[in-house]
Amino acid sequence: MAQDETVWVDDLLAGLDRTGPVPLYFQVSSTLEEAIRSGKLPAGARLENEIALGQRLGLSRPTIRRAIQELVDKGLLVRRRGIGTQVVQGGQVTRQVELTSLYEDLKGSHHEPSTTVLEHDVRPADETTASALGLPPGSDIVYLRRQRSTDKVPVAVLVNYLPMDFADITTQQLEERGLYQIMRNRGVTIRIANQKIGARRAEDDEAELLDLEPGGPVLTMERVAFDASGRAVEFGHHCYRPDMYSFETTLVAK
Amino acid sequence: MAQDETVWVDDLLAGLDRTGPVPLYFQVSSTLEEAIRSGKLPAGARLENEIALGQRLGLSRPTIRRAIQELVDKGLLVRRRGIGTQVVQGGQVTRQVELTSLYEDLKGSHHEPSTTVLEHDVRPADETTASALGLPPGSDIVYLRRQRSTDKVPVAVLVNYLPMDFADITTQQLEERGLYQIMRNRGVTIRIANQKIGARRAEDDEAELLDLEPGGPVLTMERVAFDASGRAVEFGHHCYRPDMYSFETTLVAK
DNA sequence: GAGTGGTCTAGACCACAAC
DNA sequence: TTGTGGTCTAGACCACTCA
Repeated sequence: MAQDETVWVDDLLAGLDRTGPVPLYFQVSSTLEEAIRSGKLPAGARLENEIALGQRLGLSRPTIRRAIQELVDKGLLVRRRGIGTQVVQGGQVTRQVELTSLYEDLKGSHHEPSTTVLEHDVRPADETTASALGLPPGSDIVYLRRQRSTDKVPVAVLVNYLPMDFADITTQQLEERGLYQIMRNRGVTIRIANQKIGARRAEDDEAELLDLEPGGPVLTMERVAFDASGRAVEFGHHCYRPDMYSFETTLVAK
Repeated sequence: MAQDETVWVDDLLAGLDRTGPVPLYFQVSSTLEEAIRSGKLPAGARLENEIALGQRLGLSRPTIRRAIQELVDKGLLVRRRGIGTQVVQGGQVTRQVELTSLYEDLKGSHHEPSTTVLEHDVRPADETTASALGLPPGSDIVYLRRQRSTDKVPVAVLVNYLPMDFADITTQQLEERGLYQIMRNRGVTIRIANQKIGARRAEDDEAELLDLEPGGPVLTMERVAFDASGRAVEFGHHCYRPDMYSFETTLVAK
């Protein structure tokens, strides 16, 4: 077991790049993460202590600590004072709920997502929407209603409200990419999002769009997203076919 | 605006306690958090830069950085290189989904939670449960089914499976406290949990217990929780009345 | 007592944004 | 050019766990 650790630590040492733009702590943490997910570092394996690890890699202790902390936050490692650092037990290596769109989620899981734009226009915001986006009531906003499918099976009905900066997004763009990717290409990066997940009965048109029995259950998500400057750039409320989609999270106590 | 900052920064300086067990970065971050949530630091307000803040408080830059980072992770502050640190815009100061039980959630929101234990026995684990808890198939486990209400309105039906360490928990204890609190009192602290949130139709007995129409929608959560050593200490699948409960999260891009 | 992680310091250089 | 946060170093002392 100690053997395994030594092996990949040497790999890691060989792979460190001090000239490139990638932070050292990130190089260490991502190599470690790969080793854990691949099983090279099995569940329960103990890491060397932080000082020794640092010396072996030619890094300072704070840098090593930061790398380890990243993985603790992801729920892959557990640290205990006086004991050491261990790989978490069990098969509980789920990926975090990322700040990505459904489109990227589906694409990442080897499915072929497709989008049908149902509605796409400019209209005055109602009170809820204006408040969520931090705009004066009645301001114009971009309204968007899409049906998202994977492998030709409908998964979700997505309703979004966007500030007028995005009025020139075309319907074609929306059918080819995820909303967040379109935004990123325009220099807008989502930084913070508040989500609320719930359930309710499907409306009649939703049931039809999702190929569900009328009044059947749907999973719902409401989200307000903010860019780096803290400006609200998206408000949406979506509903999902519960047999096709669910939300997975890893929580780590602080 | 610069006035406000100066004022509370001085308060903070006065309040720092270097003798006690509370880390300095935590004292700083929690004071800052209080100032933001109370509105003393309004949305959009810019903080002093990290060096100046450190000098004024008599702290090193890494300590200040750590304090600020805590609030960035909570979605209360936004940092931009070359620009500075600002309080996030809008009213989006939701609290994180904490690693707490429903009981504590409800109690924290000024309601009076109550619990009815419906079933409580020891039985062999089925395959799914044994695998989730990392036990050999057929091992004995503690089975638990509870109805949770708030202000006498039913909110959830909770089904839990626990390792045999917890076989001596009494039904009375379960009706008086949350499960996590009982575990904590026995020296077991939840450190990591994997959750999956979804929706489905209510079963007939669930509909009755939750006072719902038969076949109506319920919000579901499945969770496996691990203690500090990485051992699985709880597996559960719960269902919630969607008009009484939902899950709120703040996501922060890394 | 020996070993571990938890905290803290006092510097340094860099990349990026704004003027 | 100036100011900001992002990264990194090389130490230090402490609290906790275990033998």
